[in-house]
Amino acid sequence: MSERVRVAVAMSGGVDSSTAAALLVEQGLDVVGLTMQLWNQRRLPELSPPRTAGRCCSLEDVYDARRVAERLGIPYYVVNFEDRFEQQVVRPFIREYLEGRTPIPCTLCNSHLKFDVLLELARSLGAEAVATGHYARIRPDPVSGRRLLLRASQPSRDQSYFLFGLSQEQLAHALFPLGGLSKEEVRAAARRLGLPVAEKADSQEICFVPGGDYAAFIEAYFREQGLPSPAVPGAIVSSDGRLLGEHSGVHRFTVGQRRGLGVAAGAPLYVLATDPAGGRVIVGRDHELLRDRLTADRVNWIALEAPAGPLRAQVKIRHKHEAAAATLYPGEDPSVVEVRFDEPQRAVTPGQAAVFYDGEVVLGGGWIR
RNA sequence: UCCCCGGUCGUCUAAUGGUAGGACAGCGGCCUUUGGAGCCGUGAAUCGAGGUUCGAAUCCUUGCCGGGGAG
Repeated sequence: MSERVRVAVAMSGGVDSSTAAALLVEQGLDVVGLTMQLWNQRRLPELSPPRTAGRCCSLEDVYDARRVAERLGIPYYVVNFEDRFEQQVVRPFIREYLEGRTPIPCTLCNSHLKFDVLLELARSLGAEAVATGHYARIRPDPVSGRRLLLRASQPSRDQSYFLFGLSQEQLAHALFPLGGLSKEEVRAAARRLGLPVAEKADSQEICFVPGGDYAAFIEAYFREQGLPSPAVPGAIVSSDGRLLGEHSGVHRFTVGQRRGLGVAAGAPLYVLATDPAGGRVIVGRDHELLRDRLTADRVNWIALEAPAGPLRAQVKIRHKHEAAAATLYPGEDPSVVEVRFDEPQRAVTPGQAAVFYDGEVVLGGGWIR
């Protein structure tokens, strides 16, 4: 038997995870490539635009991942997690929208697939960890003995926001080989290592929603399941209750959204909230989106145990939000935290994550209530 | 029936005799491993018919439409 450390790499077929695998091979690790089959693209065929290939789950991407594995000379397997993905990611995603919230499928996928069942499978193959192409870093803290999650060294690529839900156990078995690199360095490494995907375009949007039209996806899913359409028309009202127009389904809107309202009011209008029970979308001016506090629940602490008292931090309320100075007030329930910002923030959105930082270090995070 | 007032991009609104402009909405693109946002670009109008004038959204006549008033 080999003495080498064995790791599994979650390979999506994109540049990042392919390069992560290649770098680990170069470092002399015993690498196994794994691709998760998450969604059958032949379902909901009415959604598939002929132009764009699907993302993480398309045959083309699996083919690319396999070519990379061949190039690297590593064992490679495709594992079918479609059922798990549908239960843990797709259905919650849809439910959230219908409840007037805005989900983050990537985070659910990280917590419930990549660093859960995939990690389990990897360990059963003798791997010590699952590596991914995420731009984030993990570092042990000699003082607390905890595994710290840190931002990527290139701030513009940082994906730590999507990883706030990982437990100590999960972090102990995760590896992010790209965390210290820039995108340019990753591309350069991919070229240097002769990876066939070196020039492949970055993936984007929700991986299981071809074309990015998530509302159409939800509607098609309902049709497939034989359920009544969620595209129920309703009123667009101002914050003071005036009727401004009509919309074709609350699930098409999210807090802070401007486009798609179809209401001309002289100044841009933004969604302030959705009211699924009343079928209403409430809209208002830009300044009406400002909030100076939020409540986060199901909080996961990473850098520390749940604190007993208030804590200063910078808080990110969406992936590309610049973390804003705030004070965290832990509730009686340790999984609930009230965040009070020094300055009001725009479009605090239920269902998104509030991730707490101390500089580069992710303290923890929760779900915006 | 009569008398006022008013009709300009999809919407709101400028131009009161001299290139029909803006905002919002729409559409397209960029950005982006969530949804939004943002940025860039873009099509789009003088209610109709006559007349005055070198020239009309603008002045005159008339029709149509909308609002208000008048036994």
